[in-house]
Amino acid sequence: MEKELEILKNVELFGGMAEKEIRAVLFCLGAKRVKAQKRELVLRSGERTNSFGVLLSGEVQIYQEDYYGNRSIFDNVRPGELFAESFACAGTQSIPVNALATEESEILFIDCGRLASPCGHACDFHTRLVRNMLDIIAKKNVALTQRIDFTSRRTTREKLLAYLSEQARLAGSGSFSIPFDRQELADYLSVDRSGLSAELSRLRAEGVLEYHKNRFALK
Amino acid sequence: MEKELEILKNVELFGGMAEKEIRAVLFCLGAKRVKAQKRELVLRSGERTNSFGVLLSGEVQIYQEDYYGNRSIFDNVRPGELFAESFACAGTQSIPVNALATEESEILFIDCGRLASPCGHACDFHTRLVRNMLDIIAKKNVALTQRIDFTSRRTTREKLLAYLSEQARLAGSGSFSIPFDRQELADYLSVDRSGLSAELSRLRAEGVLEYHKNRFALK
DNA sequence: ATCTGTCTGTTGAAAAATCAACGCATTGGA
DNA sequence: TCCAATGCGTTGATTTTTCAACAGACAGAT
Repeated sequence: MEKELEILKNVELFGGMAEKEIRAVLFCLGAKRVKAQKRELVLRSGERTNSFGVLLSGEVQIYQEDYYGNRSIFDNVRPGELFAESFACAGTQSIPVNALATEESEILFIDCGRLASPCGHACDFHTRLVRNMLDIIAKKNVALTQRIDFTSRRTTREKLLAYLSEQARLAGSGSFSIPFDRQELADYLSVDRSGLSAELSRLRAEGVLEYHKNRFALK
Repeated sequence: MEKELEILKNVELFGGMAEKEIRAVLFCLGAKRVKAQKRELVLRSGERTNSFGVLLSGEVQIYQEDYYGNRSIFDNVRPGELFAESFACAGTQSIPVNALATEESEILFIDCGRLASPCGHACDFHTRLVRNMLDIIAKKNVALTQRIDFTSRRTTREKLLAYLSEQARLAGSGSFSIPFDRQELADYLSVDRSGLSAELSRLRAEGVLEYHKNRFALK
C-alpha cells in the first residue's frame, strides 16, 4: 500500500499534486484497483470502456490482432504509465486493441467521465487532471507518429535502422537496450521475425551494429 | 470576416462557446491569421513550434518524407479542423511532419502555451479550451491507431480492404468517396502506387469492388 | 543432471512488393 | 485548337518479404 503511493506520486497524471491530494482525488474518481495474473487479458478489443488503466506494477502489452493471428504491438506499458486513455477519453464505441498482462500486475482503473465533470465534493483538482491528461495524450500521439515513421519505410532494413537510431537518440548514446524480444520487435515494426533476424545478422556482418539479446550498439 | 466567424463557431476547439466569447478568446490567445498559397509549405519538419493551426479555408496536407523522397501522408486537414496540435502541446523539440497547403488556404495559428495558463484578463475559458483540446487530441489518437491498423497488414490487398471497409463503415454505406487520389492513397497506406492500382483492378475483376476516380462501392 | 519449452538465427522456396517504363485519358492553359 | 502536365492503369524484370522448417542456445522445472 505504501509502495503503491510511492508509484502514484510519480504518475504524470497526478503531477503537481501532494500525496494527500492524490488520495482524495483517487476516492473522488472512484478508482478501482485490480490484480491481473501473468498472461491475463486485461482489456479485450471490441469491448466498450470508459475507464483507462494506470499500471502500478508488472507489465501490460497493448496490441492488435488480425484475422490471421498477426499481432501488431502498440506499446509495452511500464509501471506509472497509462493505457487505453485515448479510447476512454474519445468515448470510442469499441476499443480496437487488447491489453495483456505479460507479468503479474496491479492496475488502477479510472473512469474517464469523472475526470472532466466537477465532482460536487470540495475537490478542485479536475482542472489539473485534465491538463495533465492533455499532456500525456499529446505525448502518446507523438509516439504513435514516430511508430508510423518507422513502419512506413519500405524495407525491413530501413525500418530497423530508423527504430534503432531513434532508440540511440533517446538513450543519448549508441549503446542501449530495447523493451522487446525479437518477435515483439518484429510485431512492432510490422515485419517478419526471421527476416528481422537475418537483417540484424547482415548489419552486424557489415560492422554497422553490435548486439546481444536486447542490448544494441550502433556505430 | 463574417464567413470566418461562421467557421469558427463550428470548430470543435471552441465548442460550447458563444460567438462573442470566441472573439474574446481569440484575442486572449493571440491568434495569428495567415494566408497560404497553393503548394506553400506552412510548417516544415525539423522546425520547433509552440503553435498549432486551425484551418479556416482551403486544404492542408500533413506528411513526412524520408531521405529517398518517400512521402507518408498522415492527414488531409479540412476547414474547421486543427493540425500540429499534438506536437505543440507536447512541446516537441522539432516537429516530424510537414504541413503543405494543397489549395489556397487561410489559417489561424494559436500558441499552445496560452491555452493552459490563465491569461490574467477576465477570461475564464481556459478550462473549457483545455477540455475541448483533450477530446480533439484523443480522437486524433484513435485515428492514428486506425492508420496503424491499416498499414500493419502485410499485403497491399489487406491494407486496401481494411481501409475501404472502414471508410464504408464511416459512411454508413457501401458507397463512398475518399479524400485521396491514387498516389496519396498509396502514400497513406505505405504501398507502391502501381501495385495499388493493380490491386484495385484485381478486386474489380473479382467483383468485390466498383470504383470510378475517388468514388468506391464495396459489395 | 536432464528434460522441456522458448528464443534466436539460418536457409531455401514461394509469394508479393517495388521499380521503371510506357500508353492513354483528362484537364487547363496558351 | 493544340500543347503540356497530370493522373491512372498495365506490364515485366528485379528485389524483398514472407513462410515453413529446423538446429543450437539457454533458462527453468523436476
